Amino acid sequence: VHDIVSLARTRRLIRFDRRQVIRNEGAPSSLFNVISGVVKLYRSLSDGRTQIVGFRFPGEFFVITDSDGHSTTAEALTFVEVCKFSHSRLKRLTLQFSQTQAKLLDVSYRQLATAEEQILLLGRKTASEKVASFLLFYGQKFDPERTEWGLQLPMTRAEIADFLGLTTETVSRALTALAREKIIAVSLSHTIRFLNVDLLRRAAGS
Amino acid sequence: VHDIVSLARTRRLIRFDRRQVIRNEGAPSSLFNVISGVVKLYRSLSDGRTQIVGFRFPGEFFVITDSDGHSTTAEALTFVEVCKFSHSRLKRLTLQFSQTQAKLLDVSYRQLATAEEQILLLGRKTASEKVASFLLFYGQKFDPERTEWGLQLPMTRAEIADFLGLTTETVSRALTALAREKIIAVSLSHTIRFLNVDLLRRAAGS
DNA sequence: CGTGGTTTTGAGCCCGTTCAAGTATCGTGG
DNA sequence: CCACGATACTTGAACGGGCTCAAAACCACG
Repeated sequence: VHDIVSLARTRRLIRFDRRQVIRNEGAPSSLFNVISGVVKLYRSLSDGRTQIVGFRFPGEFFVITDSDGHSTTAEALTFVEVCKFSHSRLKRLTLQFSQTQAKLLDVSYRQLATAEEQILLLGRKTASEKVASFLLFYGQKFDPERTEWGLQLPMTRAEIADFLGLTTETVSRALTALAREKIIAVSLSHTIRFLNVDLLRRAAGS
Repeated sequence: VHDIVSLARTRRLIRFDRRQVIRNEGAPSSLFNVISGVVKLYRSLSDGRTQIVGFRFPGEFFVITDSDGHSTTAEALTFVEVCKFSHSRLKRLTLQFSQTQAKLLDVSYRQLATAEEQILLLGRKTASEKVASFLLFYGQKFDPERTEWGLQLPMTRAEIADFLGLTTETVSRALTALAREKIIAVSLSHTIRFLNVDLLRRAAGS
């Protein structure tokens, strides 16, 4: 997808502050490419229960369909820059660059695979396995060397809980348990360092 | 996707009996189209815990990648006929029929949306809401008129449980509870009739 | 009619939630 | 730069939904 990414860089960026909802004004559905920052995608039940269905990191894609009948909402987790491709513009692009569509298909299959991994996690893992899996998943998004130094979590405990199908309290307890076992170290609540990746993998069940 | 479906019909079908695993001999990854029967897709943890990540009904597609490092397995739920498109053949097809790729992309976005709905269900719904949601989901796959008569579930209670992240006992209890409230009627364990769709929707939380 | 697998039902337990209080952290204005 | 309030995080105690274990009922095959 390098061609579409490089194209995205040349286009005008849309910026969002933390907690701003990324809406899809007008167009029936649009494809977004994250340039910088982190986006959370979530769905909710009518009584307010919320489930985060995925995060999107720089370089990744997400689709927003504007049918506001209980579909997915996108919200900026940090300050975010995205590039928007409306359905019509995307159509024009794919006619120009024949490779693009194949690459988008590939991206979407990979997203399907991570969604399936999330389904396995939610359906069959225990609370501590979920938290350990989340840390590994998040750590994987960055260079392995930065992992040694400690990585910054841009999301709150409540958001981690909404991602893992738990409560904030349970997430907090699981993290302190991992810290007590010297598997991770937590500083200032949002900086986490992996002390023993093998044990963390063990704890994740995988 | 009608062009590829109609093409599939003209090709040689591969048949599987119930409980047979649909493997991907040789090719690195293949696209399958279900012609008849129902397929279950599942992932497992090393200790045997299993989660069904989706069902595929006639006309629907699924991808199998042959990297046997904890990826998705496909298994026939009933007698099944599928048509297989290897990666190479698919490439040739998309060059011939330019529309095909766009349609596959559309299919995959829809699958992503149902995967997200499943994530919401697993993360945030109660056991009875899960079971009610499952019945509605399954009923939707067939003509509304057949729903009135009673629909046949091709899967066991254990498989429903593995789909909903529950145990067989809990699924059984939720079904008898729904039957006690006259929302559904169960005959011979596998035939289910909807007596009150509105109440069933209410019970699903949605 | 017996046998094996599936489903139902019951009783007790445990993991994760709920409710509640206390502590840390951050942003803001004095 | 510090004091303050608001938000986020942690910790504890008790509850309960769904699990586990166990047994009975049901059904599909020979």
